[in-house]
Amino acid sequence: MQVQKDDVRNKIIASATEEFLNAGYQQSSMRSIAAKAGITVGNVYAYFGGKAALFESIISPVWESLNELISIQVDPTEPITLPTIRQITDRITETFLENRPQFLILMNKSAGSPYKNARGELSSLVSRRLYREILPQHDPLLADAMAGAILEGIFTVFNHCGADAGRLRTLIRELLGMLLGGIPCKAHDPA
Amino acid sequence: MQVQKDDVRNKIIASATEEFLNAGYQQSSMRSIAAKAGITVGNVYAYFGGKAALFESIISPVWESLNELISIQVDPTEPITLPTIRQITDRITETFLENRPQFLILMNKSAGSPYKNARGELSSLVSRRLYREILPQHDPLLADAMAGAILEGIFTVFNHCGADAGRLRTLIRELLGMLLGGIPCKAHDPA
Amino acid sequence: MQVQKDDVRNKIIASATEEFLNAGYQQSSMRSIAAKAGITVGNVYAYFGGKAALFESIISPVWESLNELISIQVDPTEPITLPTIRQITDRITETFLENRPQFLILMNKSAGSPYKNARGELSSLVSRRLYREILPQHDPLLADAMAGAILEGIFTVFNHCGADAGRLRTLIRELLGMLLGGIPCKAHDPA
Amino acid sequence: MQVQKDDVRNKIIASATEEFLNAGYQQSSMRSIAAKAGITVGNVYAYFGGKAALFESIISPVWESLNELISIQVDPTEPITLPTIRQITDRITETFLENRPQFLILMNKSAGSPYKNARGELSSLVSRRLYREILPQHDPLLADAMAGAILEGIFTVFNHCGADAGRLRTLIRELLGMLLGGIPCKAHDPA
DNA sequence: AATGAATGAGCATTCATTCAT
DNA sequence: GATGAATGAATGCTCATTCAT
Repeated sequence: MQVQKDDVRNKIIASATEEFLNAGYQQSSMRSIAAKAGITVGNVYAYFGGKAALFESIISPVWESLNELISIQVDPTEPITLPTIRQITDRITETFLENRPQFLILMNKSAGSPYKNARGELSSLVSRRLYREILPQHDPLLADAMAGAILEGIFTVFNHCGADAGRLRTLIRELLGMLLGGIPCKAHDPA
Repeated sequence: MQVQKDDVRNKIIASATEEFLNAGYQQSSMRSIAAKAGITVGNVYAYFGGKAALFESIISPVWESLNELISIQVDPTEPITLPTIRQITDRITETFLENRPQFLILMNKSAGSPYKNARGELSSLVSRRLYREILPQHDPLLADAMAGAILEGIFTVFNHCGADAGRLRTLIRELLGMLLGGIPCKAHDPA
Repeated sequence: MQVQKDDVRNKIIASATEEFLNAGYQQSSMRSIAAKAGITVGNVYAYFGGKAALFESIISPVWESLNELISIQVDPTEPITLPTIRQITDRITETFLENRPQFLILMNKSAGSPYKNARGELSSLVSRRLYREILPQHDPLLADAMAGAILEGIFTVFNHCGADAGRLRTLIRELLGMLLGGIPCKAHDPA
Repeated sequence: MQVQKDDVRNKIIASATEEFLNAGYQQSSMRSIAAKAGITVGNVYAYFGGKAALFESIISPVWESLNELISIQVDPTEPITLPTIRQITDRITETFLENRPQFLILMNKSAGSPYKNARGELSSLVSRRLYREILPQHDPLLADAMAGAILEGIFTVFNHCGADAGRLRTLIRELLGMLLGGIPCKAHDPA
């Protein structure tokens, strides 16, 4: 006993992150997280209050970071000099680069968890921005669809791009150029 | 007998479809599927081998239909007169219109089932096509990202657009115009 | 399988009643109830929704019966021709004779269950009656103490008196004669 | 060292007494006892062998005191000049006044502990005394019932009467006057 | 063909207790 | 003497699946 406390904590976090990323929140079991970490179930509960709390410990930094983005309220009377889509996606990209697996779990594997709506909220944000800045004359559902498309495109790069942050940023830039290039709108600067 | 049997079979299928669409594969329970169908659990197993087989029975027609799309191997020496992206998305749209709930289940609610990779495979198909026809000079991962974006955009429309097929087709057309509009490629016809 | 459903149900009820009576609600385990009944845990849940529901199934008849007693509201302006203490204890006695183990569980072994206050409520009823009819000039706490004493005395007889209902009724009568005999009150008829 | 040790010991005792009184033996947890005492779980085990031993440390003084009462064997040939019921209840009252929480724990919160039968044994003592002195011509079970009633009445006063020892003694006296007043026996002095 | 009782392995969680430090 | 990390068995409960009828 009496292994370094941080060591065990880190082993649990690592094991749980792996499990959540592979299987998703719902399908991950505390038993197998504990086993993979090389400790007993009870001990996981000594470090984290439970499955939800363990998930939150892993996910909350990313969530906080994204929440700042989501909670920025746009003043509807202001001109559209506020963060553009590209600024939002840049911020998302940086958040991902700082917490890769956590970000992917939050966006793709949080079904059944208290964070299950995270992706939807982020998508709503992008959709509202798109609608105000780019597509006001269109069906709002089109903005939703564009927002979903943009996020999915980005997340696909996130999922499959390796450790090379430069390549990743380039890909995201190219991707957005394509995705937003077809939007007939003066507000968009393809440069 | 045969008539009776089909009746029961259809009731199970209807009940399970509803359940899978609402709760997803993993969270659906055989008990409540049977209850909703008005028959007993054991009898569901008499008609379908189990949860996975029941899911397959519901999903396979859509899956087969999409598989035709997927299994078409593009001869690399042929000119690019093969189905273009727009043809693929049209086909996807028609498949959806013919089998709405099944399609949505397959694409959005199959986590944990044997079909969990269906969406990924469809995305791969679109990606390969995009790569050959439109983006050969780019990073293949960019094609993956574009494919993911296109599918997510389409599925968002599928998910939220009501019964009006005309509006749906219009939205999909507009969406693709935007998504593909930024692609610097002679193959794309933005009209 | 396919034993008589009622047979199994009865075996569970018998096993649970024995367990609750021996160990109390809190200390009884669904596992051991199932084992004692000769079936598996899961099957107990097929018959009863859970531990609390199983307990309720056993206890509710007695509880309903006592509740009628408890819920009778005394009109404060009426003369005290309403059920006297002796009428209440008679009713309690009859309820016990109809459901012996259930009654004892409800009164002595319900700690931790949804019925944990049953004895207290019954005691309150007796106390209020005592206060109105017999002891209005005394400290209300004295009425509480008398009520507790009377009930405990009765329950002691219930606990240790065998199957002879005649002896039991005689004992209760004698007991009440003693317990209420010292009360200096015209309302009491020791005959 | 010794001073320090007693300090810690006392803190544990105080914390555990509070916990046992609030939650009962079974529902009290070593973790929260240790936490409330401001020390670690392991250290509780250094001072007390375990939950049962800790409970015993708290309860044994009261228990010893009551045991003296219980262990006095009545010589059947002696005349009944031995402690009368009233003497016993006086002794019980004094024991309670000297160790209020411990007494209440022993009598009302010891379910599941090694002392779970304490109340029953005390009740037996009172019953035997009652039988010899007052009720020899009756059913012994009647003496048991009277003993239970007397104790419950007293304990109800103990539980709900505040810090005023005078009021408490008065209430107990009045209560016993009532409870024993109906006993047709020369040994009883209703004054 | 149909029933639904029964199984048994699984789940998240709790907690008295131990023991290396 | 003191720590608190670690254990492991227990708890209530769920559910896909089986099979005697």
